[in-house]
Amino acid sequence: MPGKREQNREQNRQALIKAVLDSVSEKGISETSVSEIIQRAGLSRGMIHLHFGGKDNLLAAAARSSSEEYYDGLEALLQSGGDSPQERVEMIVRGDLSEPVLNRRNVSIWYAFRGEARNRSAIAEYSDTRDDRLRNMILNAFTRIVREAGREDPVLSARDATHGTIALMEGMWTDYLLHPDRFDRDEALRIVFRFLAALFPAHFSLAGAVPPKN
Amino acid sequence: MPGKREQNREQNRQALIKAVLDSVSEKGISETSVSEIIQRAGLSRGMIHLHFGGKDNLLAAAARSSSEEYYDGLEALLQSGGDSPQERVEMIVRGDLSEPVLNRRNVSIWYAFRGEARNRSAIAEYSDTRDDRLRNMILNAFTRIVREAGREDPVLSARDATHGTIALMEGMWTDYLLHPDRFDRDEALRIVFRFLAALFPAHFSLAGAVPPKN
DNA sequence: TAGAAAAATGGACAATCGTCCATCTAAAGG
DNA sequence: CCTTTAGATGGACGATTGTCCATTTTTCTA
Repeated sequence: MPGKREQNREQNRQALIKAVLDSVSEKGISETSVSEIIQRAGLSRGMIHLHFGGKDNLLAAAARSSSEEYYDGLEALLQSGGDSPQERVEMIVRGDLSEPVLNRRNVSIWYAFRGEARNRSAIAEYSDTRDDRLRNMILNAFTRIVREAGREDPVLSARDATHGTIALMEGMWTDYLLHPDRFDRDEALRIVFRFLAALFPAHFSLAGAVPPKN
Repeated sequence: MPGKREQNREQNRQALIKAVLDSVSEKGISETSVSEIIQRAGLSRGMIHLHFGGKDNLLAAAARSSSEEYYDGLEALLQSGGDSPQERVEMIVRGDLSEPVLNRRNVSIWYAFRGEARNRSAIAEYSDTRDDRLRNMILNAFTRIVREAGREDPVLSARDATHGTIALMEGMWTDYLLHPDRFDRDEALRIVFRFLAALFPAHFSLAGAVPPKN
């Protein structure tokens, strides 16, 4: 077991990362200064240089942390889910649009980092990993769905279905970013599933995806 | 006609805005300083304060300018297009994903501003306008399409179709942002139209949207 | 063309930025 | 308990930030 030294060390590292994510979500990247970070973390000025070697590295670590949190949650969800490919797709979509994942804080953080990713290679790197993991999960499911559909000429290749589904979810995130107030989670879910139902009518039923209207 | 005074004045204002957009696309918002801007514009330091009253206002003006350019292009495209609603949707989609609109520079700028929009109200404002204009254009078209479909129980309401289509396009932009190298414009178009064809088979044919495969 | 007005200049300014290190504190090992 | 060593502190530092204005230059008007 780790001694108190190591324990404190890790605790402070995490406190710095959390402080960055809090600040980025509330004030944006441009206002996330060293002073802001250490004030939120309640630590001393030198800690950033000590633990991360500089502010940029800390930002990159925070971006990675946020990304990993997202994926760990999604994969945990998949563990508990059914085995059929349509169930897996459904769980991913539901998970991706669920409140613990898609919320103001996460959306703010995600888009703030993306906006700067182009120019901060350290941040940009994690982005690909994230993307590939999600893409593979969905691609595996759609590959089975397309195969089961068993037509000679499928409406859509598994690759295209994956690409489109991810784009659809990404677009919903953007919608949330731009209109957090009027965003309707059920509506977003309904739309994604209607699109999927139109593409694969045998696999995605509308009834399962849409709450009764009354 | 405007005198040389007014002419120079407007010319310098535009030079500043262009300098901001260039810098944002190349270096990101965080590196777009006053020094960087005036150096690119080849103007003196005081110009920003003189013409815009401060850096923040200039950034907001640049964001608005970029947004207006996007919409003007899209609406010009619509003027020249056919009258049928499916043609209008098709033109919007094609326009939104065309090289003059969806390119590295614009994507960089767009996402950079979005990442900071949450915390800069001046920038956030233009975002709603932009969105509403596009949404209404598409909604009008889908309303006619749904009506023409003439079923009692349409697969999708015009509102949902609009929401989904916009999300799909937004998602393609995100895809371009994250993978500018491997992004395939034709593939993106194909996917959007296959989704639309699945939803409204009578209105969107695959043949029209997909270049021959060989 | 002389005077008035507007536009443009570029440096001064305080404030803030991120980095780094001399110093102090506290846990670990003998 | 004493020594060692890693961790933590907070201020000093030069660089850079955005703002603002006294001054100069250019255009317009009378």
